[in-house]
Amino acid sequence: MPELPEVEIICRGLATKLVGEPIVKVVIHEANLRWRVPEIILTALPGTSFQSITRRAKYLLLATEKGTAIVHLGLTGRMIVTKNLGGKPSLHEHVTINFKNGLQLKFIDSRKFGAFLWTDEDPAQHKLLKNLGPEPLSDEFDAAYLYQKVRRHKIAIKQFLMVGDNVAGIGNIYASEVLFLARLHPLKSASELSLDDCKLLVDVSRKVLKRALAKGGSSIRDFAHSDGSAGDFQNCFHVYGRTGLPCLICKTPIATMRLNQRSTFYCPTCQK
DNA sequence: CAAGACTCCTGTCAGC
DNA sequence: TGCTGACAGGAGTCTT
Repeated sequence: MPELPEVEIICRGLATKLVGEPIVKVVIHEANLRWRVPEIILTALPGTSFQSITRRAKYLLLATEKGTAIVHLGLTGRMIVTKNLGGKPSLHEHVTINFKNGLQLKFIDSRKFGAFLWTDEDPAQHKLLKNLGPEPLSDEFDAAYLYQKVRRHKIAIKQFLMVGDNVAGIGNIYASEVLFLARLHPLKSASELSLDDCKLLVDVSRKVLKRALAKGGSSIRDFAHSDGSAGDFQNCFHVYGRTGLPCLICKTPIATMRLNQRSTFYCPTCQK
């Protein structure tokens, strides 16, 4: 399931292939997603092109001079660029954007947790985006920021990391990974973190996300690059999905628990 | 206001 | 072999 590194990789792939390419036709095959796909894209997009394709948290922003498509991949969403060979749309293909050069962009989402929205205003002011916390790879996300933020929250640090208002783009997988590397127990109350803990969390978050980016993201279940290929970071997990396997540091079997309906992986010895 | 529960959905897999 | 049910999970929204 795509988290920040995966969305960033898709974003870069799309930007390389599609920015500046004239759009000729848009088809909505199945408007039912988390919210209905707005019909305005049928008329707003043709005749324009994407001026930029960027990312904010796990949202993709495809900007034209008329407005911006805001796309969230949810759990199973894919953005695939292929040659237009005609024929029937793929299974669970929701939106197809056809370009003058013969390429197509397909938004495919089997579980329909994703979203394909439109705004003709500043996307940063969109209600889904305006309250998001800093990007974890930006300078804004530092120990001082994190420390003043955690002090106000008593929830478990893992849950805290997964709330986009606190820090953008960290999901279930990377939350477990980051906490393992920071040696912090997932149930530890956010408000109990010291400034040093925060500094460490910032450092390891950056490190994990950068390594995942370098490895092409994590392909488990549904993630694929914009050309359909897979990432490699799933082979580098320290704890995620490793229940019962020995901790890479101390050999204690990795434990699992449910936290806020999410599977959570940790080393009972290393993480305090 | 904070925090927890609930909700959307379908593919996959374990168990019988 | 085929059915059933549990599980996967981002994040908005509703409830406490």
